[in-house]
Amino acid sequence: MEGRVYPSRLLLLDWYDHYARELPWRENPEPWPVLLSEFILQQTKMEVGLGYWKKMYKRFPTLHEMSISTLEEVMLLWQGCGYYARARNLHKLSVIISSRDPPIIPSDPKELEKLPGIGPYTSAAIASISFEVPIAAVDGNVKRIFSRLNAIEHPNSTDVQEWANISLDENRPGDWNQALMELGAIVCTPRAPKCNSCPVSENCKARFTDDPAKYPASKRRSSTKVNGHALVISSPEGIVLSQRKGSQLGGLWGVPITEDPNGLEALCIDHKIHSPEKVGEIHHAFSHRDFHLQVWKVDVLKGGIRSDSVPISRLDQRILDAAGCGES
DNA sequence: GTCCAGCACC
DNA sequence: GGTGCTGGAC
Repeated sequence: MEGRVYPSRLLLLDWYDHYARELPWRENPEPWPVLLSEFILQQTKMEVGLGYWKKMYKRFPTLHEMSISTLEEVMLLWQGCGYYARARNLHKLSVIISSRDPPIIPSDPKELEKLPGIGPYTSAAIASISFEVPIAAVDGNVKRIFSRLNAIEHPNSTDVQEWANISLDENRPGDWNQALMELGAIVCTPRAPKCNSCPVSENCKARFTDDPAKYPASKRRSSTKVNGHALVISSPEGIVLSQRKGSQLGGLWGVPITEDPNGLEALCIDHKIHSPEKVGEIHHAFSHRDFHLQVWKVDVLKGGIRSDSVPISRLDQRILDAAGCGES
């Protein structure tokens, strides 16, 4: 990595000591609260994730507490946070660890990586933050910072990993990893980097280009449009919900949906109702699918369940809101 | 309204 | 290499 630009350890750690956000698991980085935070923050920004961390940690102050809880309860606390495989893996992990003797979270990155939901990034993050293991944790922030410091639009992951390994401060590996990520989260942000308040902008190559934000080049994902219908069947007892199967929103509960624009009639026949009233439209984008759903509602005399008794996704929450049934 | 970021797993 | 979900930035 001859000729590459590295962030100054002195400057970045000093900045981190001064400006890092105060987070509950940072005061005393015990393995369980740190692991919990890493699972939540895998695909969720801090402002949102912190709320989830607080209620999860309150309910599950130890890994053991989660292991003796049900997946259903974990899902209920996780609802709305997205990427529900994380919750399933977290619960599974807690059961695996508590069955061990001794029932403790391993400090060895290789051992951590064998656990469900823990990949190279999360393994390195937990090992360095909780156990001071000198290993570089490479996430999207680190990749972006590397890309900008060196003005490389398409960094390959091998180079980023090597750069992170070399730059790692082995005396404070946990703080170093967090300092890089913190910088990426609050200064070297994806859209509008705040170069003027960046502690390591002195020798940043992107800073002196027309548009620092163009590093790294973003990749687009194509998405397919899906036009369909959602059916809210409401009775005094509750809403008709069923547990979704398959990978998409699997395990969560939701209202009947068809992805066929002409499928409303079949949906009604399936559920033995007729003459639903159109109450709204929902636009909801998943990673590669753009849902446009007409929301229909019909009142029946009995059946259904209370929507606050089972975990549901944002999509279904918004469908229920559109139908005026969303006060859960 | 539209774009975009994000890590593990298949 | 494609897929999972959401909220916030624009």
